[in-house]
Amino acid sequence: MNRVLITSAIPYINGIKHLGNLVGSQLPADLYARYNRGRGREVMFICATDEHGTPAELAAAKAGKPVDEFCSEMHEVQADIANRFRLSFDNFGRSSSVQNRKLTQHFAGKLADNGYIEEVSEKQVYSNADGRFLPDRYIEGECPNCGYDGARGDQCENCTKQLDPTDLINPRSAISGSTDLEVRETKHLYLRQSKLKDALDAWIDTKADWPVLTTSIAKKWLHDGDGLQDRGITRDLKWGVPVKRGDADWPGMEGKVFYVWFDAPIEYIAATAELADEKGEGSAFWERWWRTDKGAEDVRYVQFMGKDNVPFHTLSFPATIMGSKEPWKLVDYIKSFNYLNYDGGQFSTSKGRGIFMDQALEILPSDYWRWWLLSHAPENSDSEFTWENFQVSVNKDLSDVLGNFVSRVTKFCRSKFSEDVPAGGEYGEVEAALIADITAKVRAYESHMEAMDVRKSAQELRGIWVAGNEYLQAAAPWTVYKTDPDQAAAQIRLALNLIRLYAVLSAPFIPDASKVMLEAMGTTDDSWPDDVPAALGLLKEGHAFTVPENVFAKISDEDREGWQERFAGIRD
RNA sequence: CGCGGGGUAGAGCAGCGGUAGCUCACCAGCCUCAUAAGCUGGAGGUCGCGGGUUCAAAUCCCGCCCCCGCAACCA
Repeated sequence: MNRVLITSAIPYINGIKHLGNLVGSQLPADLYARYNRGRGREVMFICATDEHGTPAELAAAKAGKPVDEFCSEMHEVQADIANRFRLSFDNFGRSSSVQNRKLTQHFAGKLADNGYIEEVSEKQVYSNADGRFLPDRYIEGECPNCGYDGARGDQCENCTKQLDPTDLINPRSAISGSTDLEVRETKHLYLRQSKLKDALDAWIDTKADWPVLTTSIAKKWLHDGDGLQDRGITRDLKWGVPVKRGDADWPGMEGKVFYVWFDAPIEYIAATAELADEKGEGSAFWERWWRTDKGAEDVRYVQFMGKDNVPFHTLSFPATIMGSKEPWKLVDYIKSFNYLNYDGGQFSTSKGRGIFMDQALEILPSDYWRWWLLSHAPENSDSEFTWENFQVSVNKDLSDVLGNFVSRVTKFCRSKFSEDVPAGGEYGEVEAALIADITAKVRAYESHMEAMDVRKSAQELRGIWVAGNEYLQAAAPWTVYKTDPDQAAAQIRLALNLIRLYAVLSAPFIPDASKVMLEAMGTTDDSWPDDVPAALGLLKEGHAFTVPENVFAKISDEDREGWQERFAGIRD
């Protein structure tokens, strides 16, 4: 496994994402990408903005901009924030790209050729005032069940009864409020997933190592009720990939576009192709990641996503690939996450509740957020963000355990010796014990990272930091120095090497701090410690270093209280 | 009987057949190099409730209660 393809669920374009979105896909994907690069593997890490669909059109209209312009701007905003969170995408693409348009049309054509597309006539609500068909959720009216007036066409929020838009009493457009609605006949393409049910089922059965969350959601959709249902993959919209059968027009489908959920996962492939084009490379550049007949058979493909995305990645997208009967790369492992809650409730994009990525970076550097979010990733159940927990965890782990270690070692050396790695003395039993301990812990850390056990990895890494403090306590160079300065020099030499080791191991979690630590140690050698004893002898006597200013400043009670108040309400 | 996830020390979590663990908070001690940081030890749990299987159950089975999410064209 020397080549790893990593994709993060692609964030929707209509706004800045909150920390719950971040921790469920992009951030753990970045952790894994950085780790694999650190191990010397070839990595392709792909993300993009998901730009099509009704919500994008409405958000653009609200902003008073043409939808393509709106998406371009929002893409730049999201790309900038991702960059500032140090999300190390090889490409952050756009689902509205030419490459995606072509691939999406190509897949649809192949699916049709192979008998996996069906044309279905159906009735949908059309709003004359809005000049468009309305998705169920954009129709409001009085609930026939409980009388609640704000019921939506898909479900009544008040009594939770599932509805059909035609059930509503006095229906109106949620967009304009117009009651000038009519039911119109319209023709759409359906992906015949039901024909692939057995193949999908058998495929999922081979994935015994996947998280329960992933397989249980997939199984539920496969077996619940009438089993896997066919799915409409076209819409009566303007903004999207025009429906075509490969390069050819699709009679009867004029003016329609593919449904976002059809083209969004294909963007994973397209974004890699976008990168090839940007680099002026040919198709071989991206096909070796995506075509098993063109070099991708030895690629390990891992996807990261929140639980709400699982059905599309375990069923719809694989159905698209299988149905094409072409040798596209299927996912090897799906890492899914539960939800992160905010202070007793859900983060909510639509309600503006919680902390959004841009706001987070306004108040603290990305490493603080990365550490907390990853070390509390909602892997086994939903988890919760509270300001108290955030303050305590970050202060303890980053400032006290790691930052202070760097500080005490470098400052001691500067005051007793100099800002060079001191010469003299030899490693003894205590040092041998430490090296053995660190070696075991590094191996454990690696195996947790390989397994994508995010919280366990964070715990193990913290344990490695703690081991340094334990060593200092046991060795007590400040005491040894009084009687045997050479021995103290050897101890500090080891401790300085620990700082470099910590920088390398910690980089996937806290890349900026790692960089600061490496720079302070005056080295650019960030090679992975396959040989821990050797790695701990890398900085030799006389090697110059500097004392970094507080690697992690603490979060004060005043800060925390201020933020708590600032983020208690709803974003404007 | 809709489906799934979860209910383990004050808080947040791990363990998932063999004498109940981790982090934080709390108490005591040690160190004094360091970001009032570090290290060691301690107190604290009838592992949601009730049955059952077993030499042995937090861990397997049955029933019940509670919390969260999902319930397919909203991404």
